[in-house]
Amino acid sequence: MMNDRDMDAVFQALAHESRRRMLDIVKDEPGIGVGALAADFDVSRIAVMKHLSVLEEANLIVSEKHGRTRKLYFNAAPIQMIHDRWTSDYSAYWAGHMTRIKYLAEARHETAPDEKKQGKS
Amino acid sequence: MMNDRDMDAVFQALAHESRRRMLDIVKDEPGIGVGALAADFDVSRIAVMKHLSVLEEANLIVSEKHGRTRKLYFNAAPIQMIHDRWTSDYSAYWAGHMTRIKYLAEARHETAPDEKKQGKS
DNA sequence: CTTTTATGTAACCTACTAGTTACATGATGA
DNA sequence: TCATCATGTAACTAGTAGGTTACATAAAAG
Repeated sequence: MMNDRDMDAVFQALAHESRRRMLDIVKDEPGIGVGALAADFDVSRIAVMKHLSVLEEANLIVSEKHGRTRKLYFNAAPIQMIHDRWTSDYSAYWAGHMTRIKYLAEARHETAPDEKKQGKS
Repeated sequence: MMNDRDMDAVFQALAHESRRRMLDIVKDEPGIGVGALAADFDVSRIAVMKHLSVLEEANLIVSEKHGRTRKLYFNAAPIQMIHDRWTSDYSAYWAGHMTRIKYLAEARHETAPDEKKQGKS
């Protein structure tokens, strides 16, 4: 239902703090216009519109023209999908393997936790 | 525990299909070396190393030198954190509001679902 | 010691991102 | 109609991402 290209777009969109903040604002004020949204940011209205394009590309925001204003709405579907994929594919499995690895992340030890494969090249 | 800058790094890292694939491979073959990993990709070993830098920057991969090889390990902690944040902050709230909005995403209607605020600027 | 192998660093190129200013369009209100 | 206001488009710039080739280092094997 969600291919890799779509996932790229969603992660890409979420990778910038300002865009996450836009999502929060649109979520809190559904139907907000472009200009009103832009007023909350330091950058120009055009910059905000470009961010909006990225978010619409990722389908995280949908909009509809209403007179001379464009109303913005948040769409949680893509996040739900990634959330679901993480829950099923990633988190469940990975969480089980975390304890074996996490000490490495916290303070790089010298002893390898596992010597398995490593051939192949 | 995870600030916005860290989140940027994780989303940025996950935004590219090749890096997600690297994560999958390292997850399946813990302790794999850089060269062995690079052999699974079309691009050069140096390109793969740069991707690895991004993943280590995001703390999604940790590594340790072992002789002349560097062993790579997957670290699920950042994903767990985002997963938790989504579960608590985002998904729970957003999921409740999805039904009101989703028809807009599926087939742009002409009627606004909500006329609320929209003032502010 | 010399050669090979695994990894790392440097310098460079191209494409894309994120921002800008200036101008265009199109609906509203007087 | 005409001025105004909200939004959209065009063209440009600076910086970063993602890729390359060439060279450097350091451990293992002979």
